[in-house]
Amino acid sequence: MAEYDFRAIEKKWQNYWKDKEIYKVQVDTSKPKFYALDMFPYPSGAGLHVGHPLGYIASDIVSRYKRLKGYNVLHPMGFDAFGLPAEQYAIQTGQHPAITTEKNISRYKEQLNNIGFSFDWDKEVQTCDPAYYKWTQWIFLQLFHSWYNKETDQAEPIEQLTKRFEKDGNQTVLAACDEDTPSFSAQEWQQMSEHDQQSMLLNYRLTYVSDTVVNWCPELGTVLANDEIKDGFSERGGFPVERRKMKQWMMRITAFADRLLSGLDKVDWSDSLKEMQRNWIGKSFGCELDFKVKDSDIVLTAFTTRSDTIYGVTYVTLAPEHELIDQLTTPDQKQAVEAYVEVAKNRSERDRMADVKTVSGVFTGSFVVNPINGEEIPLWVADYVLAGYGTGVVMAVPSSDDRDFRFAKHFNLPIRMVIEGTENMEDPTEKKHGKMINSDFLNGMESTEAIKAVNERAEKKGVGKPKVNYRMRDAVFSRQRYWGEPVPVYFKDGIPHPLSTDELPLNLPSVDEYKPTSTGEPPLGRAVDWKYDGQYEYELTTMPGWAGSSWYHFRYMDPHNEEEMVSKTKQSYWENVDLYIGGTEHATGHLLYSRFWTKFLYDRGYVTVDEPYKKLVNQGMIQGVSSFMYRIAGENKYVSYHLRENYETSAMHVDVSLVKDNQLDIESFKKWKQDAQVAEFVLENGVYICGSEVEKMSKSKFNVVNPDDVIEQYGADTLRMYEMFLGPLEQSKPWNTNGIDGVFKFLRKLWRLFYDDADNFIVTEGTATEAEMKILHKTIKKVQEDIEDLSFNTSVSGFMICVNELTSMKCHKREVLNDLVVILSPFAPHIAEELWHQLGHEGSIVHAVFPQYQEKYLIEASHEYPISVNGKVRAKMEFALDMPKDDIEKAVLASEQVQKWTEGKAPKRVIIVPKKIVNIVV
RNA sequence: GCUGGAGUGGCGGAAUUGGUAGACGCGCACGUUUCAGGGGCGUGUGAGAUCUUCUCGUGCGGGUUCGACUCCCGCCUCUAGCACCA
Repeated sequence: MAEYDFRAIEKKWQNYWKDKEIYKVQVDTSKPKFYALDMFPYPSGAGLHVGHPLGYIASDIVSRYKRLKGYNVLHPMGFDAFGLPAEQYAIQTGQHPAITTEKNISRYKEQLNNIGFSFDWDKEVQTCDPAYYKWTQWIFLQLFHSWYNKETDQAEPIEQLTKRFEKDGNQTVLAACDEDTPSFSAQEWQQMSEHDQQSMLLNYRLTYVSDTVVNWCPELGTVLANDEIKDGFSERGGFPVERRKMKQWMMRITAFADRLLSGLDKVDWSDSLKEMQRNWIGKSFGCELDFKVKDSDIVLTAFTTRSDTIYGVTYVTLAPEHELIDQLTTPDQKQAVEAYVEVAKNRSERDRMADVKTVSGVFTGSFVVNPINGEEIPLWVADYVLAGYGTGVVMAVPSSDDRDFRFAKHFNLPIRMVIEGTENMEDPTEKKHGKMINSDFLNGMESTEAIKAVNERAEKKGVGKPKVNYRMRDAVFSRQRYWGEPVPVYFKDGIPHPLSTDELPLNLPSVDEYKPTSTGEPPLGRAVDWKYDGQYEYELTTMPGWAGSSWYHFRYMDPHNEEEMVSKTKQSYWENVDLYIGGTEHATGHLLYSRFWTKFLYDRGYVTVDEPYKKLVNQGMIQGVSSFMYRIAGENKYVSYHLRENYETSAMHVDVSLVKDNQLDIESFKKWKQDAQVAEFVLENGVYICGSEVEKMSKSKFNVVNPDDVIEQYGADTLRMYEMFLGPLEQSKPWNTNGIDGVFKFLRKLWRLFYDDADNFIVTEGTATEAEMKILHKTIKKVQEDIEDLSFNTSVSGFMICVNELTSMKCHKREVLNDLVVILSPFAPHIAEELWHQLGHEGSIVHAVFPQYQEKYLIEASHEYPISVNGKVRAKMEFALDMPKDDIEKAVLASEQVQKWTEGKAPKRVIIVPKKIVNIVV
C-alpha cells in the first residue's frame, strides 16, 4: 500500500469504528465530561450539501481532541423530524409523512457516516418518535400544572397556588398571569364551581388557552410564531401572513423574560447573538400615565419611556384596534373614525409595514386631560400605534419623537419644544436629550432627572406608576397541522383536561388525508374516534416545531429511559452543553425557547442547570457558486459570457457540475437536458464561458455540491480538512474547490513520510534531532491552541508547514511521527487511524493521548530582531531563548548601545521587548 | 434609522498583550523529473525604482507612540440582524 488509497482506508476504519463501538459513551465519573452538540438537522428530501457538515466537522474535531485530552465526551446526533415539508409532500402524494421522514433520515445518516463523524448513534433521538414525544408531551403537562410566582421568581406547582386561593384568595398572590384576571377572596374561590375554578386557573398556568390575534397563513393553513415570519411572509414557503383572532394554546414565556435577559450574562455566546435576543425580549423602563377623558369616566393609560417630555404632549393617539374607540368617538366624528378603523383593520401586516412613511389617522372628537399640567388635548386614532405593545395608547410628543412629529406636521397639530436647543431646529427630534424648557417645575433639569421627577409626581398624584415593558409576547403553541406532537389534552365543557403521565404518549392518529377538514378544522379533525374515553374531544392542533427541539439536549443524555425524560444521575453528570454549534437563523426562535424550557425544568427540579448551552458558536453559511448560460430570446442558442451583450438574452442556471473554471463542458451539457442535444452555441475562442454568481445553495439553482461527490474524488479526510481550511468557522463563504488540491496534496505528502518510492514502510527508530523536535512541538502547541479557539483554518496551515518541514528534513523518525498522527487525528481521523495502526499500535487512535508540547523546543535559536530608535531600525540583535524574562543587565547594555547609535544623543525612550533580546551584535 | 461584524496581494485568508505585514493554500512564472497528458519535485511571486539596496504599502483623513493592520477621533464601503416598540 504505497499510494494513499483513501477509499480503502476510510471504508476500513469506518467499519472498525462501527463494529467495535468505538464512540459509545457512558457516564464515567472518573473523567471530566465534555458535551459537544450540533443543532440537529431537519431531514429534508434534498439530502446534505457541503454546507451542512461545516459545523459538524468543527464539533467533531473538538470532540475528538477532548477525548485525546482525557475527557469523557458526549457527542450525539439526531433529527428534528416533525415539520412542514414532509407534511406538504404528504398532502400532494398521500404518503404518510413518517415514511418520507424515515427515508430522508436514513439518507442523512448514510451521508453523515461517510464523513467519519464520531457520533454515538446509540444516543440518537428523533422528535417524531413516540418514545421521544412522550416526554415532549410530559413537559407540556408540567407547564400546564405550573404557574409563575413572581415573589420567588420561579415556576411552581399549581397545587400550591390553589392552596393559597383556598386560604387567602388571589389578592396576596404575585403571579405572572393574564392582565384582566379579576381578584377574588378565599370565600369567593371556594364558592366557585369546579368549572369556574378551572377557567380561573387557566389565567395562571404556564401553558394556557387564549383568544388572541395570531399570524395566520392561509396558504399553509396554520398560525405562525413571530419568529417564523419574515417581512410579512412565512419563512417556509414565503406565503403572505394575515392577522386573525383565534383560540390558541399559548406559552407564558413572558414570565421568564427577565431571567432570559439576565441569563445571557453568564453564557459564552457572541455579542451579536446576545444582542439579538435582548432586542427580541425588548425590555424598556418607563412609566404608565393616566389620561382621563374629558366629560367621561374613562381613563386611558399610556406607556412612555420619556415622561420628562410630558409638557410637550400635544395630543394622544390610540391604536385602531383599541377596544374603547366606539365609546370615545363623538357622533360627528363617528363616520370618519369607523371608516378609518375599517381600512386599518383590513390592511395586511405586510401593507402596514410596507408604507411606514405614509401618515394616516383621524380625530375622535374627544379630548383627554394631561395628568401633570391639566391641559386638555385632542384624542386621535392612528395606525402607527401598535395594539400589541404597551397599552395601545401613546402620548404624542411631536418635538421629540419623529413619528409624532410627522403626524403633527401632517395634521397641523401644535408642536411644543421642551428641550433646550431644539427651539429653532427644523427637525427638533434630532436632539433627544438635554435641559428641559417650557416645562414648569422641570425647567433646567436634565432629561434623566426630569424622568424621575415626573414619575415621582405622577405616583404621588395617583395618576401613574413606573412600569417595565417587554416587546416579547407569549408564544403561540398551536399549529393547525398534522405532522407534529399531539397536545395531550381533551376538552370537557370547554375546559381543557390534561392526560395523566401514564396515559402518555398520546399517539398521533392516522388520517385519510393531511389537509384541513371541509369545515376548516385542522387535519386531526379527520381522525376517527379522536376522543378521550370515547366521548371527550381531544385537542385538534399539534405542537410547533420548536417543542421537540427545546429539550433534546437533555434527552441525548439518556435517550432510552422509559421512566423519566432524563435520569437525575445522568443529567447531573453531563449537566449542559459545553459547546453548541449551529446556524444563526435560530437566534430568536429555538435558542430562546430552549432556554425558556430549560429554566422551567430547572425551577421544577427536573434538571440541575438553568441554561442549556454554555458556549455557542454560529458557523457561517457555505454559499453556492451558480453558473449561468445566456440563451438568445426565442432560439435554442446560447451565447458565451463576454459576447452576450450583442444579443437579447436571458440568463439560465446551469448545473455547476458541467462547468469547470467557468468553461462549459458542452458534451455533458448536451446530455443534461432534453432540448440541449440540438442546442447551438456562440463560442468565444472556441469555448463556451459561463457567468457565475454567489447565491444560497439550492436545488433549483443547480449549484448544490454534494459531499458524497467530494468524498468520492478526494476522500472524507480531505473534505474535512478542506472545509476547515476555507476560512474562519463563523464566516460565510462560497464553496469553491480551488484549494482542495492543496489539502489533498498535504495528506498525500503526509502518507509519503511513512513510505519510500519502493513501497517500503520507512519509519526509523533513532532519536529525533533538535530541529525535528522543534517543528513537532511548535505544531503541537499551535494545533492545541487553535482548536481551543476554534481557529481550525490556521491549525490546518500548521500541519502543512510541519509536514513540509519534516519532508525537507527527510525525517522518518517514529518519535516524531507518532505524535504527529495523534494530533492530526481529530482533523483527518481515517488516515490517522491507518498510520497509527501501521506504526504498530493496537486498537484505535482515539485511545491515544494528545501529546504535551515542551517549552524547551519552542524557543527559536539565534534569531535576529531589529531594534528601532526614533522610528529607524538601527541594528539587529540576536536573541535566544533561555533568557530570563526580566534580565535588567541586558536591558541596560542595550540602552547603552542605543546611545551609541544615536550619536551620543539620548533617545527619548528605549523600548526593549524583553523576551526577545539577549545579545547585541552591532 | 438603530445594533452587531468586517474592509490586508490576482484569489481564499495569516499576523499572541502594539514589535521584521502578507504565514499557509490557490493561481501564475521559471526550472526539474526518459515528464505523452495529468502528476511529482524545486525556486520565485505586494508595488515601484537608479534592483547586492532603497522607497511606498493593511478602505479614506487625522491623532497617540521610538514603533500602529492592531489603540483613539472623524468619515466611506460591504455584510448580518432589528425596525412605526412610544
